[in-house]
Amino acid sequence: MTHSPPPNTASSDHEFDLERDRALAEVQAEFCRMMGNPSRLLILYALRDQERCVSGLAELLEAPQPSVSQHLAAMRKLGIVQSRRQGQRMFYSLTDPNISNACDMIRGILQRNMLNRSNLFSAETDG
Amino acid sequence: MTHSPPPNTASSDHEFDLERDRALAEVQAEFCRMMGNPSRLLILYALRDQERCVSGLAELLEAPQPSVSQHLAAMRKLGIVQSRRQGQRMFYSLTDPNISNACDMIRGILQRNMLNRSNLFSAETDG
DNA sequence: CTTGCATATGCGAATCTTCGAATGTATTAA
DNA sequence: TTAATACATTCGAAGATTCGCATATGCAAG
Repeated sequence: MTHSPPPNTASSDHEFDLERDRALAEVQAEFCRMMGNPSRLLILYALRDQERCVSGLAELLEAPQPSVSQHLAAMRKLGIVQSRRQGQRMFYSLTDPNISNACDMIRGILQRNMLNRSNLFSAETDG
Repeated sequence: MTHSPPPNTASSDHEFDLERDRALAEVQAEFCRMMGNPSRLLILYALRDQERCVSGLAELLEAPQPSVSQHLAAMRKLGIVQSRRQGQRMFYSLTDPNISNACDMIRGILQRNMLNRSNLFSAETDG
């Protein structure tokens, strides 16, 4: 506990370090962009606790099948979902339940904040 | 466990309900799009445990001031950050620490998954 | 008033995203 | 083989985003 801290390049774990953070920010931005689409979020919600086939998702989201398929392909490319073929059907599921949890967490925050204000958060320091 | 399930409109809290989920997905997508930019994520990281002024952020991110200011304005508009003037300087801070936590959570997941694979997650069901 | 510093805003071009329509591919059944 | 079903892919146009640059505004000190 009393061992000396890293000498000069302070990168404890919670300090800002441009070099280190840039790469990760890039990846996270890519993930966020992927989730920055309502349809893809709905897919995420829909797959939260069960796998579903493409046509099932299309029906659930009331969206055209090619559209759903496109979104799934994009999410699959990033490894957010995985697929499994059963006969003619492709069943998709989430790769990592933690993702779902993290997104639920954000969702919860936004939901709570939405009740209070017209905007996302408590916005605006002042007028 | 044997009480009857909700009659027709099943909206427990973890079930998919298009009507209910669409609005929230819209808001969450907007938030994700906002965070779908590396510079803005870096700003988020930088503000995690301290407020900073615009020029301070610009220097930290090695980015031009107008760019940082633009990003901050956008984030402010969504209520992700708030500002406080002190003399000539504008100090920005996070509105809601929960946001930071949630983003850290995602960041952690991605970081862990990045170590294992070339892509974000364990991707690809099969070849 | 002016000067200087800190921040904000407007604009435009390059780039990326989205979404529908059409088409292609894989699987099953006959 | 053909036909039907389920899914994937391609393409293009409309729209959104990004980023630099120039400039405007706001504040402090003369």
